[in-house]
Amino acid sequence: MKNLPHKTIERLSQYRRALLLCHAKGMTYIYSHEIAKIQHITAVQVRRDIMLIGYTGTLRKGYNVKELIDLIGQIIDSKEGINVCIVGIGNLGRAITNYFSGKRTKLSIVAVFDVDKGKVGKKYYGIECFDIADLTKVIKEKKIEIAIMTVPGEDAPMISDILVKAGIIGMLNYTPKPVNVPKEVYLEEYDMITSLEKVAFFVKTH
Amino acid sequence: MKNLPHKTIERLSQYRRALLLCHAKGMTYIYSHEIAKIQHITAVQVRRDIMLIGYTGTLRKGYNVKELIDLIGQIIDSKEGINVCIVGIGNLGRAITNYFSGKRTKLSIVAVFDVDKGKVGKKYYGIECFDIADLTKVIKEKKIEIAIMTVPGEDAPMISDILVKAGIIGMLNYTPKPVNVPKEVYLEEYDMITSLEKVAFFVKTH
DNA sequence: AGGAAAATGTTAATTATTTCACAATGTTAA
DNA sequence: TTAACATTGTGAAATAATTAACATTTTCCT
Ligand SMILES: NC(=O)c1ccc[n+]([C@@H]2O[C@H](COP(=O)([O-])OP(=O)(O)OC[C@H]3O[C@@H](n4cnc5c(N)ncnc54)[C@H](O)[C@@H]3O)[C@@H](O)[C@H]2O)c1
Ligand SMILES: NC(=O)c1ccc[n+]([C@@H]2O[C@H](COP(=O)([O-])OP(=O)(O)OC[C@H]3O[C@@H](n4cnc5c(N)ncnc54)[C@H](O)[C@@H]3O)[C@@H](O)[C@H]2O)c1
Repeated sequence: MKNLPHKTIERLSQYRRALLLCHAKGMTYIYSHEIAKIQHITAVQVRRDIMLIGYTGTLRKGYNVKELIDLIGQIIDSKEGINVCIVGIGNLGRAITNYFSGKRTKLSIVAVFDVDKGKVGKKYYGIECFDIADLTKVIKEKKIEIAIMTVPGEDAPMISDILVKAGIIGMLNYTPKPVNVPKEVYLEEYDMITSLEKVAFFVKTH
Repeated sequence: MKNLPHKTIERLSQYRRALLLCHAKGMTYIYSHEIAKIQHITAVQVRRDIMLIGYTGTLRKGYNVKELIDLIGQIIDSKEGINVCIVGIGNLGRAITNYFSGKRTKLSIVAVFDVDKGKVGKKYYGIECFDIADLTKVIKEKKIEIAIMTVPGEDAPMISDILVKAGIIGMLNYTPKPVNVPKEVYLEEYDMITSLEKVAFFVKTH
């Protein structure tokens, strides 16, 4: 069970998001091809992923929405919950903080950091903004394990080093500057320009 | 050449971003292992990608930075340039607009749209904000081919349909609501929660 | 001049991921 | 009751992506 494919993990997260919406709408069962339609993938892929996590649907009725949501939670959430921080509360940092606020109970943003004295002490979507100078202290106090970097690119490597020293074990880097972390730290980087250039490329080639 | 792997296209975009920084710093040559280090991948992977686009480096000197930048441009940029719009100029829309402004010459954001009358008519990072009611008209007038959606999730399907009808051929959906487009339209969706949950999962399993 | 070192380019092997194909089985309707 | 149908679950095949292995070439050192 530990060696679920990376792609499967990503899709499980997406399935859950879709399932939560279905659940809110009062659906109790869902077919693999319905999930597939929402995610723009094939029904076989959905069934394979669900098979991999050991869940079994009902023939001709499909999957129980609530049960599947809970099982995905057992697989991808950590039991105790994980504390997350945002570093750099500009446009992007605020978009993310707002997007997360009150969403996942197992992943909570518990602090945001900024260098701007005008922002320090204020609250953003209910989360207190701390001085970047107190990064290490606050990370330790609040037991923060994952950091999301949304500072200007030129500051990213320096901040990344501080985060690693402070004991972060996972990092999501949204700055355009790739950073280096020791191999114990799980790093994910994402760049919208890459996505857009990919769209542009495949648009060209039909 | 047309059938470059999807992953290679993504990496080429990233290589170019890194190479542009190197070029700005005055580097004229770069080794595959140096590019690899920046992107956290292997040198073989870099050489393979470069081989696929038909470029050849110099033994013991590596790749000519400028030439490689230009060649990647020839591969992934469209010759004429592509016009892009942002729909929904909230925190995320502004972050993206700012990030793109003045970056790529071949992909230009030429309009942003919003429903908020207080925003319509204003300029954001030099780009005029139009009324969402004029979406179709402006898309046609400005020959916009790609749209980036950053509206609230519940409006995404409706806006997506309008965009498709208006003639968009590529779409980047950042709302949490998956949308359906005809197969002629190239769609890319991205969700930060998925990325964060992936980080959280792999952090757990070392 | 000759050998060691360091780099590229590429075929082949390996690994990861997706898809095919179909058995099994519950459901519906005649 | 039975046949047609729709759906899940999964082994096997196919496809996609990465990595290993190494021949080749240039540079540098002695
Ligand atoms: N990955 C992507 O797709 C993507 C998209 C948009 C923006 N970005 C990047 O994300 C980052 C943030 O973008 P934005 O639009 O929010 O920019 P912004 O300027 O609005 O916000 C940056 C924030 O970081 C703060 N800051 C600056 N230096 C700091 C430091 N040393 N420590 C802590 N805080 C500091 C600033 O005070 C500001 O609040 C930029 O690097 C931008 O290039 C990435
Ligand atoms: N994919 C991700 O990772 C990610 C991350 C953060 C936010 N989001 C999503 O991105 C979207 C925007 O986030 P945000 O923080 O910028 O929100 P926001 O509320 O700051 O901005 C939304 C903007 O859209 C405008 N708008 C509303 N309805 C509209 C309509 N019908 N037509 C045109 N414009 C309209 C609003 O006036 C506002 O300016 C939300 O759906 C949010 O959930 C996604």
